[in-house]
Amino acid sequence: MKNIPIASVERVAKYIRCLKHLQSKGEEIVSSKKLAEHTQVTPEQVRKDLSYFGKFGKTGTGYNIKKVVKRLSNILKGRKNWNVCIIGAGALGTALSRYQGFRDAGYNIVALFDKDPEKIGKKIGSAEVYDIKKFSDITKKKDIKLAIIAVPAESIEEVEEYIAKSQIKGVLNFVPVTLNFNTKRKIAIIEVDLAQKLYILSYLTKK
Amino acid sequence: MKNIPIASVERVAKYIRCLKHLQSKGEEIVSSKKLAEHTQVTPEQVRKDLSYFGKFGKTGTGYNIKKVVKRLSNILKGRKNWNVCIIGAGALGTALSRYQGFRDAGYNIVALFDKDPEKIGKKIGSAEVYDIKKFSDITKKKDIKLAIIAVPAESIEEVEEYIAKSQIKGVLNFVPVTLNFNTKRKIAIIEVDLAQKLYILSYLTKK
DNA sequence: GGCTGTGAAGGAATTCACAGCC
DNA sequence: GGCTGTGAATTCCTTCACAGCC
Repeated sequence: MKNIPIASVERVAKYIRCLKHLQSKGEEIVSSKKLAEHTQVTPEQVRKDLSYFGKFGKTGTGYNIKKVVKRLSNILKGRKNWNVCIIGAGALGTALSRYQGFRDAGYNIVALFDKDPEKIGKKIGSAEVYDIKKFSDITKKKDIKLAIIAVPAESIEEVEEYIAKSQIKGVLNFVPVTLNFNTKRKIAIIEVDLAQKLYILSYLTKK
Repeated sequence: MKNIPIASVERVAKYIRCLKHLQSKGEEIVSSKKLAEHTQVTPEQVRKDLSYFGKFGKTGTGYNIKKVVKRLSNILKGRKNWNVCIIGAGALGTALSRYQGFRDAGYNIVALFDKDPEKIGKKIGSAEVYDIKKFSDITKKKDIKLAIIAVPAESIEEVEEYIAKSQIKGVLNFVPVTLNFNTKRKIAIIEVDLAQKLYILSYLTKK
C-alpha cells in the first residue's frame, strides 16, 4: 500500500461523520461536490482521499452513502467495536465517559481508572471506576486496547508506566505533556492539547 | 510577512508549553536539539519554525527560555489575556470551564451559556451560567471574543445564529458538525472532533 | 451533461547543509 | 566544539485536467 497522508486519514474520518449525518436525513447518494461542500474541502480532495483506500463511487452517478460509510469505517475502525478506558475520573474524565459521540462511532467506554479511594468503585454512566493498580489486569480481562488519559499533569509519569506494562495499543492524551513510552512495542499516540487550540485560535483572529 | 504554515504555528504553541515546563524546573537556556527531543520533532524543524517569527537564539549558545516564552506567547496570544465563554453547560462544558490549563495559558473562562432554566444562574467554578438569549449582550459587556461550543448536536444551528450576531471572533467547536457562519466578518474556527480522534487512533494501531 | 478516478503538474512543507557566531 | 539561522534540495501533499463511464 502506498503511503497515505495522515491528513487524508483525518479527512476520511470527517467524511464518515458527515455521511452518517446525511444518511440520518434520508439521503442515499452523494457526489464528491456535495460532500466537499459539507466538509469544507474541494471535490478533488474528496476523490483523491477516497482513492487512497479504493474505489467507492459509480462514474457519472456518485457515491452510495450506506456502502461508503460501511467500507470506510471498516478501514478506520475495523469490523468490531472497540473497548476503551479512561484514566482519570476527574471532571474531564467523567465528562468524556459520558460523551455520546464515542459510542455512536463504535467506541465503548467500559472502564475508568483512578488512584483516589473516594472514586474507586463508583459508577459513572455505564462504567465503573477501578483502582489504577489493577490497570493491566482489568484492561486484559475487558479486552481494552485503547486508553484516554485525563489525569492532572503531575500524575502523568505514573500513568505512563502502567500503560507501558499493559497491552494498550493506542492512547488519546489530554494531558499537556509529550508522552514518551520506552517500550519496544509501538504505542500509537494522539495528543489533544486544549490550551494549544486557544493559542492558535487567538493567533488566527489577528490575521 | 511570509505565509507561515499552520503546522508551524501549532508546533510553536507546543514549544511554549514545553518551555514553560522546563522553566518550572529551573532551566534557563535550551538548545534546539533539546527542545526538539522534548516535543518529538527534529532540531531543524524547531529552528525553522522559530525563524518564521524572528530571531530568538544566540549562535553557539541556544535559547533563553524566559525571553522566548514571552515573545512567542505575545505573538500567539498577544500581550493581554483573553476572556472566553463556553456555550453549553452540560458535562463537557462544565468540565472545560474547570480546566486549569486554559487559565495557565492566559485564557479565562468568564461565562457559560445555556438555554435550560435549571442551569441558568448557577455558578460553575468562578463563572456563572447565563441565558443564551443574552449572548450578544453579555459577551459585549464582558469583552469576550472567543467562544467554546459544547452543546448537543441538535442545538448547533441555534448557537450558530447567536454567534453570527455577536462580536465573537474565534470559535473552538467540540460539536461534530462542520460550522458555517454566513457572516461577512471572518470568524476563525477550530474543530475538535473527539470521535474522529479515536477513528484515527484505531487506524494507526493497525499499521 | 454530470460524475468518478488518477497520472501529471504544481505548490507547500520539511530536511539538508553550511555560513556565521560564540 | 557547539550552536543558530537560512537558502537550496528534497519530499510530501494538493490541485489540475482529462480519460472513461453512466
